[in-house]
Amino acid sequence: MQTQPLPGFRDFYPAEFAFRAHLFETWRRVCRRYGFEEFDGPPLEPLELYTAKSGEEIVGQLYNFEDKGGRSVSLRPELTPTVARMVAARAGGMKKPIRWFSIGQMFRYERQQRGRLREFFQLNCDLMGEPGPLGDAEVIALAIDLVRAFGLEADQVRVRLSDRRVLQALLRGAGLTAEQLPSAYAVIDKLERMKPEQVADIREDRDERFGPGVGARLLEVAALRGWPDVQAALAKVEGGAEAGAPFAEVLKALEAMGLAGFVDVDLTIVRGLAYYTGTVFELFDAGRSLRAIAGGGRYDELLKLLGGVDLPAVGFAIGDVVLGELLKERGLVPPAPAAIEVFVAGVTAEDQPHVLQLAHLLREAGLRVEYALRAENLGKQLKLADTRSARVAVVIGPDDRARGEVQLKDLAGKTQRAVALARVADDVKAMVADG
RNA sequence: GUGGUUGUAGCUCAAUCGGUUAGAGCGCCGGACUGUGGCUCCGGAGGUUGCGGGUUCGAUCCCCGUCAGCCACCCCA
Repeated sequence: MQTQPLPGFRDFYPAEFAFRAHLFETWRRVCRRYGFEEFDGPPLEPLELYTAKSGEEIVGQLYNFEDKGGRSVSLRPELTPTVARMVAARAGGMKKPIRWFSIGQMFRYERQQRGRLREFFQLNCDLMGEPGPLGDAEVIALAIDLVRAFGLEADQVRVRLSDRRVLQALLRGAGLTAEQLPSAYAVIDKLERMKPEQVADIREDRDERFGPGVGARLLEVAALRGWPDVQAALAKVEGGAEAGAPFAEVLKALEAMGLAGFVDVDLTIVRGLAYYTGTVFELFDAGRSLRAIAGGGRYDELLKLLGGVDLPAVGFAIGDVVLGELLKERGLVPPAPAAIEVFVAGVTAEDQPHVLQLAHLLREAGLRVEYALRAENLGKQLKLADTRSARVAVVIGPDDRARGEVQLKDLAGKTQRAVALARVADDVKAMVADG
């Protein structure tokens, strides 16, 4: 029997679980500040829910199998199809815009690497039913505040922001046909990882996918950085101003929220080739040594494709793996909370029933309590209390009992005082609340 | 799926040119310590050196395979 989990899967021992809980609790808190409601769907879905959106090739990356009823099913690799399915089923009855978030475990059958496992948790946020740019800005702001809540600021994390409508207008202006656009997106997406020779091939017309001079102009578009340069380029192409209008509104809104300092306008953010129709963004650590922390954008056609309901939508996902690595790297992991607040210790074996009674009384009062499960000398019991990071120790011995009292120890302050038995719960609560 | 690289105790690491019983720190368990914790001291448990094969008188060390981790590619919803 091996003690290791399957490749790409993780065990969460208490320390790791505490960190995971910290991520989830922070995510929930911030999402609720934006009025987003939590939901969840099944971890197992019909296989076709994914092949319909991504094609048969996706099956190679899925944990799919046939269930005992002969159905082709898959563990979920992402949440968007489930969202689309659920929203489509009840879209008519829901007030728009719909603000939903979910935290769930996803599964992808891929070779694991740093920041990429076969099992991971993802926060998925979607705003549905709003086509305007303030919806985009709302979602981008949420993504930024989600990482800010962990202590990451603009010097440590960057949003790279693009817009498919802007990119398309500029590429058409550069002489690309509608048919060449997918190839162009693929090139732009890969540009950073390409070898210099490959880039030269495109610049010097050795790439047969593009016409004479087109490759070089494509690279010029990809090299644009910052809104002023993008805006200037848009002014020179037909329909450019109209194509750039929503993007300008998004930037203006983020500026008004005071979050513009996080944003880099960068048209090389393409995000796959899939279903994005407008704004596209990714969050990265400022040093760019890790994979993307989060990614998303506007996908106005997807809900119609998957669920048959015509709703514009904008959303993103953020995973626990890359964000977790960044937080560890930056020393932003909070200490795990203590398991108990109070330790009850008895001096002699005769005190044991009183320890049990007192411990239960304190538990009834809502306190987190532990005591020694067998008779041990007091020093040893206090050592355990200390290891457990208890705030308070309650010591009860024959002399105390004779007086109807117990000793209350402040374990951090090294102070101790006698307290009447009847007052123990209240006094301990007060000490714990002082924190 | 392809290529490269690394695997020694729960964790971090050591072990001479291939040499005889694989060590240390931390952690864990017990004791010093039967009315007071963090310190200290003493003792103990814990290893198929990832696994399998080969070379050798002898392998943690060299070779092959395999599994796992890491890195790059593919992919990245």
